Amino acid sequence: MRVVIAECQVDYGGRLTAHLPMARRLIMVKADGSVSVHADDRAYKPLNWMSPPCTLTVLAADEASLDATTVDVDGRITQIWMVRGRNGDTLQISLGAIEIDHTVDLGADPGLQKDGVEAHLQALLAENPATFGDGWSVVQREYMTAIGPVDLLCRDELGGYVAVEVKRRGEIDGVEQLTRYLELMNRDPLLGSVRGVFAAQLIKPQARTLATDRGIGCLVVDYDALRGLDNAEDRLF
Amino acid sequence: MRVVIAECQVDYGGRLTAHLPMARRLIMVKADGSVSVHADDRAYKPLNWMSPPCTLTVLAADEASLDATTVDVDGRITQIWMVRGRNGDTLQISLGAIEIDHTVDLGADPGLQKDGVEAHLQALLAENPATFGDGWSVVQREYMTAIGPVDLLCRDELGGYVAVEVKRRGEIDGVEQLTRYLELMNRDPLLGSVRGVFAAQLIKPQARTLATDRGIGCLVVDYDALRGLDNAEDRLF
DNA sequence: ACATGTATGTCGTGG
DNA sequence: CCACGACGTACATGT
Repeated sequence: MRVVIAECQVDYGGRLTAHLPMARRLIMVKADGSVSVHADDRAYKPLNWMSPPCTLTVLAADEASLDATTVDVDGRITQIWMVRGRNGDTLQISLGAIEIDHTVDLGADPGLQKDGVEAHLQALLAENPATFGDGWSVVQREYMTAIGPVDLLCRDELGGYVAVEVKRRGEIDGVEQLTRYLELMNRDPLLGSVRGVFAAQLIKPQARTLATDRGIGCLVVDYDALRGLDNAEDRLF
Repeated sequence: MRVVIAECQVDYGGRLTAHLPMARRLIMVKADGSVSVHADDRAYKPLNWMSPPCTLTVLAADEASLDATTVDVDGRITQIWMVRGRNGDTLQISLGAIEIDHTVDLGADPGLQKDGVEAHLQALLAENPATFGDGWSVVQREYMTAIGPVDLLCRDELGGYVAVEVKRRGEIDGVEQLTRYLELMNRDPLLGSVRGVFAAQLIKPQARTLATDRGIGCLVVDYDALRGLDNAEDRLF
């Protein structure tokens, strides 16, 4: 990783065009090739960046064609970095005074362990189908359809198929998604009539309204309780 | 902005929980209060972060309760940073050997100028309704409905209302969105029957199919040509 | 390569 | 504060 703090002017051309006037900023060049330009705000987001794979070419200022568009304030340009992305995206960084230029090899990171994403919620529900109701069973996780995987395909206490969409936060998009699955699945004679259930840790009122309107059931899931249940089960064996 | 390169172990608790074993990383503390922990990959995304508003408290190692969970490899912990977010999110950074600790005041950034986002496409279409057809006019941009703003409300050559959804890239979501607006608007007696048009620089086949299925027109817009047209018009005056 | 779905998405805007 | 939509969304995954 290389960290540079320097005055710089940045011009991006790609899906959109963007321009940053000359100012002091932090530039991060990672081992993966990525380049990002940070100001002192915007939380973790850079002002401009280039994702890998990309190539960084450094030109001395006198090698580059310095025309009026390259310098927009008084100040000496010492280097021009030309970063080219895969789709012809370009990021041109014109460097002025450099305050820090430090390179350090961080090596590969041992990795990030996460717990609590949607996959875990889905797994917990798959292991505890009684959460939906007595006599429910899980037929398959990630049941594939032509337009994508249904999170859980279940059978209810009467043996009827139920497609379950799992979300951490239940919003309108999730209801639309489940609706598309249900439309498709209800055309499949092998499945017969398929109901829908929208399961989430939190269901927004508008999503609940839309779901109810379409005959889709809603289930608010308590992740911690479910995890506790799971741990309790583990302890029994 | 403060840039630290140091060995660190990180534990995040919030919407999910996450853990990073001890390793050398870059930690950025911005003037806005945000904290981010970067490895040498993942492009511009940090491994862990905290968005402002948040508070950073530094504890010397001996002040903190160092139990087995705080240290997972051999190595001295010199400082513990406790970052607390607004929703009770916590980011605990346990620092080992510190290689760099540099603070610099970057000041406010002069700002980022963008060109080519959806707003510009919408503005260009609003100024050139003939793009949709001869005799078309724009009634209003961002026409508000109960469920959100319709990008453009137009009248066609026969005076009929048309709701236009503008996207840079036309995908299935945009069609769903326009469909929701149309359902609502077609219940409004003041508007009468409202047609829909989906306008984008690129329309994905699946989105086109769904739109056509629902009687929604599709229009592929050439942004550069439209911008050229606009410039040409400017030149006439 | 394309389509689909997730994300600690983040970020602005309008009610 | 909530809801909704845009974002250079990025990113992983399955066809």
